[in-house]
Amino acid sequence: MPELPEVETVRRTLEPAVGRRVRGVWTSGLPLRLNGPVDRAGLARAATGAVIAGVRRRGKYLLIDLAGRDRLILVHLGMSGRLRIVPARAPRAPHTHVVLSLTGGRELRYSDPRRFGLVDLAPAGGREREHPSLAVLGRDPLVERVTGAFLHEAARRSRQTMKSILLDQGIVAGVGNIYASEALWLAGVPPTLRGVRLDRARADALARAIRAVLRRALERGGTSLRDFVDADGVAGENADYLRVYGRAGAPCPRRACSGRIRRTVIQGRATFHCPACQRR
DNA sequence: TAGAGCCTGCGG
DNA sequence: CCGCAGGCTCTA
Repeated sequence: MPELPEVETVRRTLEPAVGRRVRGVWTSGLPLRLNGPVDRAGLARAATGAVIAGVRRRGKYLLIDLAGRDRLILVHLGMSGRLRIVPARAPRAPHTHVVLSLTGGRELRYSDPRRFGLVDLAPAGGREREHPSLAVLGRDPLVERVTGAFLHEAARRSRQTMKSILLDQGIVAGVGNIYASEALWLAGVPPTLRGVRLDRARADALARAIRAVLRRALERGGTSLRDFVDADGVAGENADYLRVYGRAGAPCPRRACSGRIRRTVIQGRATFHCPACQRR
């Protein structure tokens, strides 16, 4: 479900949890795809009694810092994960797998029907990249500079298509299936173009497109195609502004382009582009 | 470097 | 009933 703009939207709406103390921890015991059953004892040891010092994001991962503790809580929402801050007495949603009860009568709850996500512990104190999931991440476009030169260099070393390169979290961290198609369309780059064939001018355009697409989506609170909501349960508005994703058969929204959006499959993922204006 | 696999839910 | 879903990992 969530890509960088959605995860960042969740991060921002988690801010009210900062400064609250963790009073207790509950877990469902069911395995999550990315790290198996949540380490309940470890989580309790790391978090119980600690004040939440901040919530950070790195690619599609959220990092919950705990004041004075040597571990932080790492969360990935997978396809269907949600983090919500709710009153402790609110009924628990189905598929809730982790609950942190907080001071002030609130709970921070992680629910995830498909269980493709992750809730884990990582070293704190600036050593979070020792966690294997964070160790392999590339540049986060909102944190570091994703420039044309950087993309050009990364693409040149790859034998993959540009669509796959954008989905590679080890290169650009945070772009997922929606924004990969959107950025390629905005830059006029065909999704099937091989990385080695991406010239520097198009790399510049693509770098700009990635930043623009992510920033605009974030301004609109993310894309809610079906069920994405932030930590307050509010859906994002960006679905209305998608230019190609999910719009197969529609006229290309580019000015003076008479093409129609096509749906193809690249590496098993739906891909949308305009054959008329995304050309080699 | 494709493809399968992991899960549940939804819409046609 | 079938296909599809915003992610990621492991396998041949």
